[in-house]
Amino acid sequence: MIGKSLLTFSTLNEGILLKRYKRFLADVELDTGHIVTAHCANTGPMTGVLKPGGRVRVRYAPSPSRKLSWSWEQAQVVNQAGNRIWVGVNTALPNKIVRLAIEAGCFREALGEIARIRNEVKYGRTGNSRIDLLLTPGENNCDQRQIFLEIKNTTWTDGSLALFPDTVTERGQKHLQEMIDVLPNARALLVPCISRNDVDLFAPGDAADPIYGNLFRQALSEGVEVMPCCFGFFSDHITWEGMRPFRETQTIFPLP
DNA sequence: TCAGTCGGGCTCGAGCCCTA
DNA sequence: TAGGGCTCGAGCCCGACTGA
Repeated sequence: MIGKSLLTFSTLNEGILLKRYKRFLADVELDTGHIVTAHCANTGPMTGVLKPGGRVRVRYAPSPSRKLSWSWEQAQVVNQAGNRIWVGVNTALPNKIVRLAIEAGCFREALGEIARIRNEVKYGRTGNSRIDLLLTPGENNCDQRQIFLEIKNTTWTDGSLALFPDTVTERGQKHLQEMIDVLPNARALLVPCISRNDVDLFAPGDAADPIYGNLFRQALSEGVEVMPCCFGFFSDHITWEGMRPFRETQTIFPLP
């Protein structure tokens, strides 16, 4: 199963990132010499990934409904081991590839048989939040509770340790609280989608958002399950690289 | 000067409306 | 009643702008 291709697409175009601005826009000089403006779906700080002068991959997808014909999909980084690897930066992809991984059976051992998967189902105290995936167990699944699955795109690393979040995220805090709220009538599953294949471990990004870190540990103690999963990014496909263990804090020392 | 507010581009599922 | 088309809204959060 490791290395299985989950999603294939037309080969992406490569180039050099010139600058990112207005949060959603990035200027890229393609290898052909043309300079294009690409949409950047990732509105976060993209810590460790956003490097002008670095190599990036963009997708050409012209459409009457789009203002920009190009989308920024991947960025190349040099990790602490000195290896060049590609990182997925499109925040719209994790939901799609995690769903594909479930459908491909990558979560069967952890979740059992799944009969139905629904995207973006409203839930929460106000009914205004949406869970990324709502899973309905199959008839043969020994746990018949529905599974509320929240996906978090993770690109920030410290060595071989993947971290989320990389900035203060009130939405992320709210999501954790709402996942706690669905317990114990349903299962709550947090899936950090690690969009690079060079990490061994996941931890909450206490340095970036200590409140999130504390909520993460509270969620664990309340029964929220965490299953970090790792994906490999290539110029024309994305692969399943397996699940990763996690630890409860970013540092190995107790936080103040 | 600081704190608070809101706009910005794009995607995609839900829900509504219309037509056959 | 079913299916297709359309609209709406959440999500992502930084940075410019506004008001105190």
